[in-house]
Amino acid sequence: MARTTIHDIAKELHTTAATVSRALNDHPSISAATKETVKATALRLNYQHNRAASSLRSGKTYVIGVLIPSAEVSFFGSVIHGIEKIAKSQGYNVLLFQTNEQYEDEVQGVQTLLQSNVDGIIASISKETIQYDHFLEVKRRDIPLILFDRSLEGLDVPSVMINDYKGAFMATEHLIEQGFTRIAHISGPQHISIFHERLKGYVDALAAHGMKIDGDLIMYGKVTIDSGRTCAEQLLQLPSPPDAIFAAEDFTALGALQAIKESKWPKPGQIGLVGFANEAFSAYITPSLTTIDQQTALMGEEAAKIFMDLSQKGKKPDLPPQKIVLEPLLVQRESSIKRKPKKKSIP
Amino acid sequence: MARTTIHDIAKELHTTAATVSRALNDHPSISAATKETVKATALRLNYQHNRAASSLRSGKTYVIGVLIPSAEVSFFGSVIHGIEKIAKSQGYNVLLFQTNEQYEDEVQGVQTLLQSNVDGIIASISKETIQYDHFLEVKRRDIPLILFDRSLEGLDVPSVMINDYKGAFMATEHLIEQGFTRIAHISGPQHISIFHERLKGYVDALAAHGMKIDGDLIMYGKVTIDSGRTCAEQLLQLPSPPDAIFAAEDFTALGALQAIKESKWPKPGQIGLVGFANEAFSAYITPSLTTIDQQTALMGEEAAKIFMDLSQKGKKPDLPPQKIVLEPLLVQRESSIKRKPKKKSIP
DNA sequence: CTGAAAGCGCTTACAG
DNA sequence: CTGAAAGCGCTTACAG
Repeated sequence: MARTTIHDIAKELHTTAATVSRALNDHPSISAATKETVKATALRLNYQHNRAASSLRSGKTYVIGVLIPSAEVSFFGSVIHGIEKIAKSQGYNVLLFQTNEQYEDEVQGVQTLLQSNVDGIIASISKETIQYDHFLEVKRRDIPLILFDRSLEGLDVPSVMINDYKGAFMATEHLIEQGFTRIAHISGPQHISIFHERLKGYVDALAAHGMKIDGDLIMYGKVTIDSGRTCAEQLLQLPSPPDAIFAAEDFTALGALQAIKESKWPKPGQIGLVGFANEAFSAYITPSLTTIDQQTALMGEEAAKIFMDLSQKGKKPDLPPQKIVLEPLLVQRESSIKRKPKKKSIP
Repeated sequence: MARTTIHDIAKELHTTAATVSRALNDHPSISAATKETVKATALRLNYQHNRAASSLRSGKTYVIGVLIPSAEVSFFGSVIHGIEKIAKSQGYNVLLFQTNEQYEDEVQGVQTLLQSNVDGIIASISKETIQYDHFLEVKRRDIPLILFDRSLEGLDVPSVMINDYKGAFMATEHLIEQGFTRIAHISGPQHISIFHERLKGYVDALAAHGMKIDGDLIMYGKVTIDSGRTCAEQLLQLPSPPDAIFAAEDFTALGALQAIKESKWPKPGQIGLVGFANEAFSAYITPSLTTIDQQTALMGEEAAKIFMDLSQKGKKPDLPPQKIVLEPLLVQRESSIKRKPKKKSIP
């Protein structure tokens, strides 16, 4: 019933716990023969390494704390997936803490993870968070801290972001290449940097292709289905309406699609539409939505890899924190296909 | 730099670590005055409780191991959300391990969680798993094990499931109440119990309403979009086609919807459609899909609550393991609306 | 290549 | 109500 310890193994082999410990950890100064018998005996006695004891002594827990707003949001589920995958491959485990997008919970989360002696923390800050005092204790303890997707001004730590500017540029350019000539953009609140970046990408793509920027074609929405619908309705009622819409985000695009479907003109297929995020529904709506994929699982993997780097190097000469910027991916579907105008019988 | 320990606090207050430990843990035999000064000093010295040390001594880690196929699947993300929420409220944390639906990984996961001395394990077994030897060690160590969604024949442990039979019954009854009279069912592989249960619910609902069961109207699909499409195509080509379809799962329903849209008759809206699972896309397709919600977050919460019960009671007189069966929820949307036939001008 | 010994930071019966 | 002491199961400098 009682758990087997290294002492039990030592007793069995008439040796000491020190030797058993070294053998199990493949310490270089232990003979191959000893290692073999020790490991065989460990297996026979159904020995399980006790991590609590090990980490109390060594100071390492092989646990990465992951602090996210909510595991229920598919974006974060995907990132966790990537983190855990890499972590596991290096002998680490993932301890999860959800902040529910609340500052108070985030503060408590950092505390909890520190009490658990995590070897590092990978976090995406809550929407409420505007100051970072709670993260300073993490830095003070020299525990690697890596942020993903959402960063915090002033907190100088490694991070993994997606290139929003480029994603928007690609989305817009794709519509241009499809042959659309009046491309509108439904953006989001400009104080949120990702939406500002996406707007810039849109503007620059138009400019790069010698197209005029028309203020009438740029709407500022609220990142919801309803807002996307309202913005699109207004766009369609312009004296000179757009022939394509790039929405800053998939739910906005979905709303825009609803507006298009409800309008007399254009019909879906006569107006190009691109979203951003590659949400779970994007592939299945009608028409399926062309969008920008954010490589969410890869984001987690990269964050975990930065952690591995940091914890292996230990205290390297203070390099500036690594900032990884992931390439967005254009996912081409039906909503951005430009229908060739039917040949009119012109003599 | 070095972390504050209870010894530091003790030295500061000219008392002992034992007293400090007791004070911090609100031990009943410590005076209120002592508790107060100890806690104040702990705060002042920025003391952080060291869980590794605590659990090495006490045997409790306040960690629940969660073993799931993949955090990337939204169903599991939701369940984790529910588990972590309850866990946190009781001072527990969640250690995550993904099995990637593979037996080998699941075995390794159980090992890892045991090495981490988790106080309990909440798991959904991988699709590959057909035997449960790896879980026996968990039982042998008297660590609470709770399964959710997917159970394993013969492993007699507490579990949280959803009432698939009832969900299917509700879905079918809903179509009947809408006025549909020839209701087809696209099921899944019958060796998977959830699909078998859903088929039974369908059959019994028809019977309960005095409707005939027509073998032609029951298809056995493969739980994919394509399979749903193919099955629906065949149903629509019957000499006497159905006027409604209950699909055993949302992706199947989505495929069926595609088939309906591509057929000349019926148009969407002329044929009722209900799915099962309330996937992320279900609300956003056209028409929006009526479906059965599985209360995923609640499933996690209930599993966590069972754990709390088990770990508080300790070794109660051996009651049979608790089996919770959650009520499915009908989510009524557009796809099941029965259009009133337009009044023909009959003299 | 192996052993003896100390100690990581707590908790907890035992005494008083 | 508080203290002295042992010990949870490991790891690791130090010695040989």
